[in-house]
Amino acid sequence: MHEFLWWAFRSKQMEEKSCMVDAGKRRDEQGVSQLQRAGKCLPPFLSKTYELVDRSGAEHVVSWNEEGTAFVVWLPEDLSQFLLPKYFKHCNFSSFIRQLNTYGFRKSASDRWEFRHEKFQKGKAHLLGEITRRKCEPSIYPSHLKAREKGTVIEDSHLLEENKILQRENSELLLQIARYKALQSELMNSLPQFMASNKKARLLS
Amino acid sequence: MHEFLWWAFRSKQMEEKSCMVDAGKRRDEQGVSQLQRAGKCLPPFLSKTYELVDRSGAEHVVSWNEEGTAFVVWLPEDLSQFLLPKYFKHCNFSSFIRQLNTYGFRKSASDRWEFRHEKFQKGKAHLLGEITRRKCEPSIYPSHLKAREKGTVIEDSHLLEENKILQRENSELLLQIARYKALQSELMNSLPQFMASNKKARLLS
DNA sequence: GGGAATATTCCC
DNA sequence: GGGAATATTCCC
Repeated sequence: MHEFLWWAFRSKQMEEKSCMVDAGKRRDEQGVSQLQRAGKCLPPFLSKTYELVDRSGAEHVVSWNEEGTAFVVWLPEDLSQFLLPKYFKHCNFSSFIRQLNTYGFRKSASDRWEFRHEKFQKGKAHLLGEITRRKCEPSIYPSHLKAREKGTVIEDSHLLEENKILQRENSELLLQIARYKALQSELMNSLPQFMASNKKARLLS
Repeated sequence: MHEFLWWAFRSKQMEEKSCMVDAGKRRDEQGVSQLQRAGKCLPPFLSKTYELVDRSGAEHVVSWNEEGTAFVVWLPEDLSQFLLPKYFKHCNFSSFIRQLNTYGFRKSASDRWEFRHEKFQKGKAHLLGEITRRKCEPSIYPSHLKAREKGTVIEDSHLLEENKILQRENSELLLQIARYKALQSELMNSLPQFMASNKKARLLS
């Protein structure tokens, strides 16, 4: 469905140079890209979402809340259909929410689509850089390992697979430890040096 | 740029119901989706790429090679601009190639854009299901595990034992890391304090 | 809400 | 070619 939309547009776009295209281009350049350029390497999702909320030109669809501490999607349908595709490669409200969650936004009201993130506030675009995307942390106990504990029989291949995963995790952990050790010894080495130079300074004074 | 295209189209699409749209929809339904429906849960990339090669209707842009054992992109520019966006959410030749590589396709000629995969051949769409997407394999494959796989049969109990050991090792390593982290932050916290007291000592002396 | 697979981009 | 980050989809 969405592929079709994208395709249909492209077909159309290629056989006619409409003025809409230029209008669109201008909008894009002074809109989304502006923040992007200013904000070093802000993830596109953040700059685009800020744009979307701050100047979609459709406050009846999405806007800041009264305090400017969160934003509210008043008309999810319209957001999906008209606004999302302006900024993203889809028109699904659920995909938008998935991204919000990935970046740590929370639904902050039960009776409306209000989303909040400490670093996402009206007039404070400079805070956006402090929003971090959640990584998929290496889980210590993968879900499929848990299953085994319930007592069912697992074949060799499964165990072998688990073994591999554990080995990988092990290597990764060892690497982390090595890094910590290096950092540690660096610190410990520089400390006496630092103290010595300090002592010297005192003696000289 | 691409976001803009997508957006511009959507804006346009919403204010006019062109017959192109319906044509596009029909094409999409009998094209891409057909294979998809037939082939259980074939990754979209494979069904779409097969479609693209097999019936893009632009053989001067992309087609099977003579034997039907590979496909050739004759006009990368045109593929990117006109065909890719029909099937995917982008118009980048490089993104297309990235996906081909992910699925194990190889460039099979040095003088033209010919790509090949054993299970991707003219008239053999039923083989597509055997193409697997490459996962990010662990680069370090423990040698002792390798040896055992090819060699003698090992019982569950062995693997289970090893698993337990690895799990224990893992926990131990995690604990070590936690200790390092604590020590680290302790050091980092006490450093400025230490400096301050040193300065004070100097002032008093 | 979020895990995980797939897709797209960016970069070496 | 492919690693890795981000985006989109699918599913629990």
